[in-house]
Amino acid sequence: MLDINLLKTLVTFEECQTLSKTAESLYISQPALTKQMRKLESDLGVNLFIRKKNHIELNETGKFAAKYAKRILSNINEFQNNVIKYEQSLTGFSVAFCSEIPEFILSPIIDDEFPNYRINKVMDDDKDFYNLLDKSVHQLIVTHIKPQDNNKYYYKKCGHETLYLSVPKNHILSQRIDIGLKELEKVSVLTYTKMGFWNQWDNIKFQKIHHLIQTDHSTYAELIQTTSYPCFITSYFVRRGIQLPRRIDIKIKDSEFNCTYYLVCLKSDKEKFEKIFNKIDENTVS
Amino acid sequence: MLDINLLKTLVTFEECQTLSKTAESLYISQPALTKQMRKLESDLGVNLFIRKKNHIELNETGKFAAKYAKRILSNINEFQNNVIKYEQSLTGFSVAFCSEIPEFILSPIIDDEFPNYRINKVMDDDKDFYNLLDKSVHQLIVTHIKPQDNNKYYYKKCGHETLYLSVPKNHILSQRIDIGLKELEKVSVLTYTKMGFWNQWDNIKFQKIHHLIQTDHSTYAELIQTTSYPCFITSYFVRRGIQLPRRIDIKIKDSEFNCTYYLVCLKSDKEKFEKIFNKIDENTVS
DNA sequence: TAACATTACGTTAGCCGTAACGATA
DNA sequence: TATCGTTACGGCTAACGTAATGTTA
Repeated sequence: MLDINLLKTLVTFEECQTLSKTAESLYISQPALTKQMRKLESDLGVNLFIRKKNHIELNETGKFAAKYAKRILSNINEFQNNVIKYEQSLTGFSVAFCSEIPEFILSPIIDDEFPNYRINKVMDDDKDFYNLLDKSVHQLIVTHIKPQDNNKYYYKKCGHETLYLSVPKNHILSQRIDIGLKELEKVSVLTYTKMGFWNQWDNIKFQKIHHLIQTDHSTYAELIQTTSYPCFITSYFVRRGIQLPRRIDIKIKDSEFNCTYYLVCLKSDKEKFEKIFNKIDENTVS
Repeated sequence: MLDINLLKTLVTFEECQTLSKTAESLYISQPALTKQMRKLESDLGVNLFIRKKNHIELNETGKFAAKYAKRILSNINEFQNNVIKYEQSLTGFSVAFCSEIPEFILSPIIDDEFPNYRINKVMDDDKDFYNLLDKSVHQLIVTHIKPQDNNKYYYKKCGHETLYLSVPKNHILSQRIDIGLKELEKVSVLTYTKMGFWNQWDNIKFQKIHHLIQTDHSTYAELIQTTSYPCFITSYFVRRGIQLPRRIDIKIKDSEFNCTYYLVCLKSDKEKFEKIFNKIDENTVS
């Protein structure tokens, strides 16, 4: 059976052009290389080189074989990686959430169904979630972006959520029932960074707000208590009557902040995750 | 670098189910196998087997790897075959002709353009020519069937030819200028076997002729001289005024026997054969 | 006890490196 | 004469086979 090392050597030779440079690059001696290349030729039953007394170069067949060998090597590399990936997929998987509440609600459901699995959880903006799903970085995503390709993905609605603005009772906006984001232009708002997709930095209306950015959660919480700056809160808390002390919640009218959540996996993983899909419905996260 | 032999062993084990049968199949000892499989696992960094005291079987990852390995092995096999094919394609190629006259006329043109090549020439019915072109059995074909897929093939008209029936001057049909094949039902005709596609055995009108089949050319030629059976001849001879002695040529009207020839190669070989295509036109064979 | 996998150990084939040689620019 | 490829040869690693051991149906 053909020795893959010889293919590797052939590919390296194509890059290095001379045996001595190839030998240096592969950390072996020139005589070893001479013999490797002769062996490859005899194994394949084909001449690959044009040999002169102190010069050697690939002939047409050699060039063809070198390019082809490169593909073969990358196939073998893929094989190794995919076997490892497959093995890991049997004992664990990765889930990405687009915001806090879906993570808070769905996380224990997933844990319950896969008690012996290593489950990696990530909370992030969901712009790239489908890409990351395709690349097997995550096997399960919770996103507010509806899947486009029904042949590729399996999904189910798993809830909805609306953004509210929380203002002190004596704030100028406190009489309002709802508000458009446009009206918040230049208004100072305490904005916590770890809000997943809610932080829509590419939304111009959102950009025009004067964000007082908070990266530390305890600082953020304290500022909400001690200042009268508005902050964001979602329907999850409103629906449960959980209000920040001395504050009123005003619904944000813009549709971008009134979203439906989808639990999505690749169709090929449908059976694997079916028990999770069976446990949820469109009101699970709400 | 991963040893391909170990993949071969893995695939064989999947087929044989036990190490002892695998060992027998591969002509090596069981202990060697045990070690090979352990090495494969350590090379990949993954467990592939469920081991009990006197039993071993593939786990999920092992099954996945075995199927994947099969593909890798066939890739490597293809690699070897294709390198050899490529090498051969550099020093020679194979041409198939659908009948005698195209071979007679085009053959020297091809020889002239590729003086240092091994050129294999075949004359045959052209039913399968496109298939044989796809499979690289031939690199160039001359056929009367126009190529369908213009993205795949490169071609040029290279001539046309019509079939005639040659009858003695005193024959009952000798006053006719042309004739339909239907009228030859049950007529006895001397038919030489090596006429390429002209022998249309799947054509019912052709089948109904009473063929006096001739496999040997000199016998065929003698019978034409000494008997008054009609025989077939083509426009090539008629056009040149070459007549069989004491015979008259009658044109066959059916369109199946009035054909255009095409010289065809794969589009990927276009450059290689371009000089031949430049030497011919639609009247070269006629 | 027959069939199977594994462990232990001595043997050997094959590949590598060092050294020496030959050709070229 | 410096660089490059090839040949010759001795040493070592890695994989094999034989023999022995342990387990199960």
